[in-house]
Amino acid sequence: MSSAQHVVIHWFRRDLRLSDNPALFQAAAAGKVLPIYILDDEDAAQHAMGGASRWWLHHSLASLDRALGGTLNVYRGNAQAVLMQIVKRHRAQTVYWNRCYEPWRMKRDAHIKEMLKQEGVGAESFNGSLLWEPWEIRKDDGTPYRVFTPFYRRGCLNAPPPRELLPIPALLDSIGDAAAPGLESLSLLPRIRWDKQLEPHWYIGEKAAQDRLYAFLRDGISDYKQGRNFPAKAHVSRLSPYLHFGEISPHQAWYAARAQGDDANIDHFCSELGWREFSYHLLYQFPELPRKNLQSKFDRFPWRHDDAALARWQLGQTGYPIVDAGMRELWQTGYMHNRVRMIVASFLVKNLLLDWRHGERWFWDCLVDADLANNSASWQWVAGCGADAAPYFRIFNPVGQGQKFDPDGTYTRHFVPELKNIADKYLFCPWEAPQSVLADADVVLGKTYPAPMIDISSSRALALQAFAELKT
DNA sequence: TGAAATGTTGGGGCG
DNA sequence: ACGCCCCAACATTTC
Repeated sequence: MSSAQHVVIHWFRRDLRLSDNPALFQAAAAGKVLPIYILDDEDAAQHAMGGASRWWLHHSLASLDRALGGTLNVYRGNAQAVLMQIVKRHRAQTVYWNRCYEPWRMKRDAHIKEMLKQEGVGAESFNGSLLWEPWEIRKDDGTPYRVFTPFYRRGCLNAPPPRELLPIPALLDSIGDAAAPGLESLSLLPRIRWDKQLEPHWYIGEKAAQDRLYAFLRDGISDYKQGRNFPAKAHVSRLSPYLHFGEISPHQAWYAARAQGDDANIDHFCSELGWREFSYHLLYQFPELPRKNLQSKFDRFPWRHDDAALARWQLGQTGYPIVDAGMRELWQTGYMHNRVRMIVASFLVKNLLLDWRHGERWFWDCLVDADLANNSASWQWVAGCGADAAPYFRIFNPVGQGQKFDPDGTYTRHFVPELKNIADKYLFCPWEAPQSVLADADVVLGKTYPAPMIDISSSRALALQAFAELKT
């Protein structure tokens, strides 16, 4: 029997692409490929996918199915049970997949591999989504890095370079499974179609990811280092959702950027891919990162409990224009510019004194790029309880940040149109504007736009006091 | 990948 | 002309 007649399975997970896909590449060389996707996150306990992620996944799977000529087979349920049924039904010889790194998935995948072997079925796993495996990068003494710069410079950049890119398999003989229930059965789209507002902002799938990368390399990277701080400018890559779902690999982004030459902007972009590696490294080394303070002294931090305040933050009604702009960008588009993520996060944790987990949870539900490693590592970073965290005393001033990084107010006015006619001078602090200025701009504080929900300087002082008490 | 408080310096107004 | 003070502008430290 020739190998081309064997049925093998490629289990798509967070590698929703055909190019540079190590497991798919090997599967295609081994026989007829039954490509499958299993909606398995019912097993994820607290981190089942959020609404925005589910919406993205729906369209990403539809796109992948088209690329596979309609042969993508989609299931839902307990991954192990579903997989074993498929294996038996098709007498599959081997199952191929690219590794995932959520703690619950790693544990489960090890179990599945064991089970397949017991049944006499091959199981082959590959690295499809990280430049370096999280267990590869260690300090000389064998312990994990906890600071980004040495992790990246000494750890990553001195390790063997990321593997070379792989092409789309030349001969991909993919087959369907008549018993697969299909994409609609996953019910990934919400009943109330709030997702319609996300649609105009995104173009989803492998082709879209490639286009986004090359548009960024053409138009955005030249001034990346500075420009990435300005939310009104197109100097960030916006690759995060594509990277999360594996519509593009970090290897593709890394080598495409490196191929453009060698300057500070390109280095900086690569180091941002390095932050993604660092997050995965932390999640691997500290599996409780998503819910537990990495620095346990934060366990006794006196977080406030205030549902009304949390709701105002979530809905972009804090009365601080740059914060509200960011929160509304998130709600309307499923995305938020990185600079603004830091501003709104600092505001939640250090001015409202609300637990970072509330922010983590909201971002998890709303972001199309919601990623367990990046989201939890970044929230812990902002809160000051993480690895290589922002020091507790680093508190962003939302007025100054707005003036500095959105100087002409383009971004803020777009998402907070009720302030669009107010002069730049008062855009980020409308409560300081003379009554005549407010009247001319048709602004009535507390009516057309909220009055500031807290005082920035006294809340800052309160936070400093609370954080200082942790040290004792 | 901060901001505010505090310290230092030097130009210019003014008695 | 000189010393004194004020206060930007910048630097340092503190949170």
